[in-house]
Parts: sequence; C-alpha cells; structure tokens
Amino acid sequence: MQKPSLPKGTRDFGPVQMARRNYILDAIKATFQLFGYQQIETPAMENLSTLTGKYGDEGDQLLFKILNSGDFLKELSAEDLPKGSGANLNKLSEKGLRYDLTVPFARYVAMNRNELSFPFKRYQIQPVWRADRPQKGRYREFYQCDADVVGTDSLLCEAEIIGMIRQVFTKLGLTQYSIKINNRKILTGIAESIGADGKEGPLCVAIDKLDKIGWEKVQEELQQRGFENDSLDRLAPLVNLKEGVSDRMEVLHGFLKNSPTGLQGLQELEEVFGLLERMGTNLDHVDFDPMLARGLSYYTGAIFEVKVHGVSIGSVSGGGRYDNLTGVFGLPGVPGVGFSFGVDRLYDVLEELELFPTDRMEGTQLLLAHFDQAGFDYALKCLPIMRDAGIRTELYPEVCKLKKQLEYASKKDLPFVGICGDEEIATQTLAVKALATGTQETLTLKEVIARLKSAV
RNA sequence: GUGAUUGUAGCUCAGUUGGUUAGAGCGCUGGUUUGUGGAUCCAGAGGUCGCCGGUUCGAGCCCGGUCUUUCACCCCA
Repeated sequence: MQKPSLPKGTRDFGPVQMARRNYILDAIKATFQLFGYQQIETPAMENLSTLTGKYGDEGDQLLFKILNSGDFLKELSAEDLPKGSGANLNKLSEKGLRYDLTVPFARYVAMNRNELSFPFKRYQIQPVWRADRPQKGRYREFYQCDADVVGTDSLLCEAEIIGMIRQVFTKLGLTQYSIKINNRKILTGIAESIGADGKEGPLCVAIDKLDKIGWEKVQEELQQRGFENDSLDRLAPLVNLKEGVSDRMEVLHGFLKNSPTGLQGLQELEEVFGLLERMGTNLDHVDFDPMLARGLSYYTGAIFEVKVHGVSIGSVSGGGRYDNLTGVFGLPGVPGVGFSFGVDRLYDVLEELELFPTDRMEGTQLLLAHFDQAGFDYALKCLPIMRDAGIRTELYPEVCKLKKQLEYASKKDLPFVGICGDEEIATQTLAVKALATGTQETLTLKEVIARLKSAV
C-alpha cells in the first residue's frame, strides 16, 4: 500500500470547484464567440524545437521536457556523459509540454497559412505547464484563456478587447475594476524624453514595480541600472498623475512633444478611445496608465492589464499588441493583438467577493427514494418521466432505509426528495419533501414537474 | 535557481527537559425511532507521528538527508 499523492504544484478540481470554474469559463467562451472568435486546441506536447528559444533563458529552464520513449539512452555515448544534461538534451528529449498558448498558436498559424483567412480570430482554453517553484496562486499546471486576432493592424481589435473584458466582468457580477491601458511606443517615448534613449527595457522592469515597492525604491533600482539623476527628475512628474484619461493624455502630449514615436503611441490610444465612443460606449473602467509595463519583450503597441479593486489578488487579465508573431516559424509580417484571462485568479477573486451564484447550477434537483422493492420499481417508472420533463433526477440505487437515503440527499445538498411508498404507488403520486424547510406535500407526477420547474 | 518554512486520525490541531498503551474537537460507522435528513444521547472504527538514515538504554520530540506545504526573491498567470 502506498499513500496516494499529487505531483508538486498540481491539484484536483472537485465537483464544487468544477461547477464554479465552468461558470467562469462559460461566461468567457460566450463572450469570445459573440465577438466572432473561433476555438482551437493544440496538443499538450510540442516538439522541443518549437518551444525552446521563445521564452528566454529563464523560460527554457521552466520547460517540462519529455524523455524519449523506448531506450532513451541509446543515442548517448560514454564521452557524452561528463558534458552534463544540458549538452545532451537533444539526444534524450525531443518533445516538451506547452509553456503557453501563444507559441503553439504561432506555430499553428504558420503551418496553416494557406487555409486560414486573415484576419484570423481565435480563442483557446487549455492547461499549460511550467517547472516553476509553486507558490500561492502559482501552479505547475494551470489554465490559460487566450483570444488573439492576427493579420491586421486595425485598432478596432484593441477597442473590442476592452469591450470583451467589460462584458465578461459584467456577466460575472464584477463592478469595481480598472482596465489599465498603455502603449509600448509611449514607453519608448518616455525613455527618449528623459534622455535615456533605447533604455526602455530596464526602465520598464523597474517602473513595473512601482505599485509594489514605491517610487523611492524604483529610483534606487534605476540608479543601479545606470540612469542619470537628471533622467529621474524628469521622470518624476509622471509618477503621481491626476486621475482622468483626458487630463493624462494632455500631460503626456506635453511630455512627449519631442518624441515622434511617443506621440504616435498617444495617437493610437486616442483612436482606440474614439472607436469606443463611436460604438456608443463610454470610457468607464478604462484607466490610461503611462507607467504600465508588461512582459515588454514582444509587445510593440497597446498593453493591457486588468485589476479588480478591493482584493489581494494581482492582475486577472492582460495582453497587448505584437508585430511579427510568426516570424520565427518562417512567416514574417503577421501582426496581432491578444489578451488572456487568468481563470485561477478570477476564481479567487469571485470567491473573495462572494460572487459565485448560490443556486445549484448543475446538481440533481430530485432524488427518488423508496422503502422496499415495490417502491423502487415504481420509482424506476417515474425516473424517465422526470428526466424527459427536463428535471435532473436520480434514483437511489439500493433498497435500504429511508433514513440513509435522506442523509444522502442532505449531504449532497439536493433540494427535493420524492418518496415512493405504498400510498404513493396506489395513488400514482410522489411525496415531495423540500429538504431546506422539511415541508412535504403529496403531488401527482405532473404537479411534481410543475412544482420543480417553478422552484428553479 | 537563492533564502526561509511546514508535515501527528478523513479534516483542524494538542502532545511538557527525550520516558510505559500518542490525545481532543469535528467528521465517519452503527444504535436510540421497522414511512422521514440536519439536533440530543450511547457505542464503535480509524495513526508505520511524511519517508530514509543517525544519536540514545529509550525518539512524535535531538541530528543529517530526502520528499511535500507555504512564503519572499527571480520570473510570471
């Protein structure tokens, strides 16, 4: 006998958790579909050559590699062994588990370039794996929900992403949140305007921590990274900006007046806001944050990040525009914009705010209980009648004490039990007991159906 | 990858300077009621103290290793 256990950083989802996860995923899927996105799936494993080199050195370390099947040492010679595992990796493993959904999507687009009609709008909801060290809210297996449009530069895509985020949040009952938006070109412009041309990389890494460690520490870090004090002074006015999209835009217009790139970024943002207005929506929840920086390695245009107010959980959604998604797979010139919802984090947010619906969305509505074989036989006839009427019904599968059957219903938190005894058989009825109140009434089958339908 | 941290019954946790047979609450099983769940009462089952090794007359307790949990950093969802 061995104690059963799970691999590090993985978890099971029980019935309650699955019902709640599906509640979130259904809201997201419905929205993606409403905006014209089509679902695809890709394999859990990819060729290692597809995955490596796409996430930087750190990312490569976090890839789960799959040992070649069969005699995985057969390619290895005695001289290879001292070279270490890194040098021999290509002889031991040729497949790995997917690390995200973006790279497999890029591979898919490159492979299917002749079949796809661009712009191509796809969504994908699948688990990904990372050999990270697990922490709160960080797992080695987790789901991503990505939606991307590739093959167009149109800023309508950015406007629609804001629309989709709002719709999903409305469906989930979330009202207090901000969709932070910025543009990579504005960050480039800021770097130029403070006399640190081309150093937006380190600039972003540092200012991304502004919320977490504060302006003082960020200044220290920037100094260590070789920024002049003069540059820091010029950056200071951007740290504590007034609220309000239009005021901020005005400040930035002045700040970036000598940076054509920065001004273009501003203009792109303005166009996104203009498109939202022409669709008849306001800028509620939209928060222009010129200091927002995200995984800047491949974003080239708009950048998004969504935070829910009043909870201790980080961003629940994010994304941005990139150029040249598929260049490494031999298909240059395919720009796109995408974003993703963090399902696990949304789950934590809804739980913390107690926003999950309390009614039983998926569970059994009616349990048929009985006293003896005659009652069981009668229940057997009632069962398909209830199910045909759309009532989620189950029949207690063993003949045993009623007490046990009621305890079962009580533990599963079922709303109704239909008791089948001699009296009910004689009158072709069911004694329907509502477990929450303990009240009981004898009803014909038709009445039972009507009663349960109105109870939902 | 760096530095900490956790592990005792299904769950949450006690367990004294190392000392006989490792405890509690909740949960579980059966009964109190042969057509009625949640409450009360009664009885019962359930543990290789994460795993491996060491110190000791003696280890749940001390030491080493390992796995696991959680947290910070790095990075990220």
